[in-house]
Amino acid sequence: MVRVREPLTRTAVLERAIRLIDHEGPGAVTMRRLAAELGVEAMSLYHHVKNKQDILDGMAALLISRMPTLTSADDASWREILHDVCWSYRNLMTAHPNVFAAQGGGRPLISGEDQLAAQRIIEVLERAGFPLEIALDLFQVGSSFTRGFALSDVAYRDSERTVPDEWDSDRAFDRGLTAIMDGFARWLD
Amino acid sequence: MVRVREPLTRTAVLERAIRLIDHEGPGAVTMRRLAAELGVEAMSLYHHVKNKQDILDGMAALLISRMPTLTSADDASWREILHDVCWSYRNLMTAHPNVFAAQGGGRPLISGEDQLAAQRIIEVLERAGFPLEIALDLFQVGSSFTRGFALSDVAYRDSERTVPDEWDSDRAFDRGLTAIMDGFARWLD
DNA sequence: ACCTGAACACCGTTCAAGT
DNA sequence: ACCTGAACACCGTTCAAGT
Repeated sequence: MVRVREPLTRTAVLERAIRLIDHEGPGAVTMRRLAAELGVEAMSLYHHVKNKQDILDGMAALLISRMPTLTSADDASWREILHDVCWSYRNLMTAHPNVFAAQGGGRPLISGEDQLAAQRIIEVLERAGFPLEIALDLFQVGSSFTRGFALSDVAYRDSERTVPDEWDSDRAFDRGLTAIMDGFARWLD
Repeated sequence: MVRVREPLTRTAVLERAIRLIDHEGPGAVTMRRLAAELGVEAMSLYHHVKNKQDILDGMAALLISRMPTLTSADDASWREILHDVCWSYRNLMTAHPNVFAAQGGGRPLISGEDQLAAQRIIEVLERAGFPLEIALDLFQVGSSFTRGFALSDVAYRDSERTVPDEWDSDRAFDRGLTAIMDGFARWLD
């Protein structure tokens, strides 16, 4: 008997789940449907994944773990770096809105894989002259703002609600980010 | 035959749902369980509520509609007003984390009941001297920041992840809000 | 080790029927 | 008008059995 297909892996399950939720929405991600998509029975998934919640959390974790950690130039300022990271994160969330909405925005930003990335950003801020306490606040503020903004953004896009003509999310996001950095700059030595 | 209990109302259903999700978590809010809680059969709920999603959305909408719109003094500055509104919203979200997590942070902030409140804040900002475009951006930034911050906050609280000692969410939130207001102040005439 | 069939204890929702 | 019983088409998950 030849093995007719590669054995499943956790990553393969999560990748398929992401593709499914992206294309068909949260309702399509059921154990049975996802398994069928992988050419397997529902119960097989439990060998690679703890349960359904694990899939929901795992999708976002996988995407975040694949985000390039430092796209900025080597000699980039803290402002450039923070700007780039927040925009990367925003773009990721708007590219996969259902993935991030699926866990209710409820997952800690720093968890496991991305903890290292967080640490690196905080170090950048400290090296730039921010006291540790302020650097932590700025990190927390920046990430919460970015996440909250992306979530609201998608919610408006999906709702039938008409929005003022002057409304422009990209512009508002950039102004918000700039305002935050301007505001925190006063803590620099 | 005496009527033994008041007929149900949409509000009563939503209030009970809020109490249920607050005390027993999202898993407890099923049509059958909620109905039992109200001394009724599951199918009766459909006379007062469109479906389950309607309940999920309705809980948050009800809480928001009951938020006092202007707690600030009459002669309060735009900074005081924005500060108070954002803190009220933050406090509401942390008081009912499951309600707001249940809809994935995915509901537009301005919808129906709260649209008036939003309009009032934007007017405050315009009267203070912000051009309309900037006032809209500031509103969007402030509300997204507040929502995102509360969501992250609850996520950390619920996770077992240990967080740096210097981490203080209330302090960070207030600094973030101050930074945003400082940053936007440059657009004043 | 990895996959499966059958089963369990649930879901949300529809519909025709009751009062 | 409001409530219900029975039913439909699903769920996530466990478990013992297969290879």
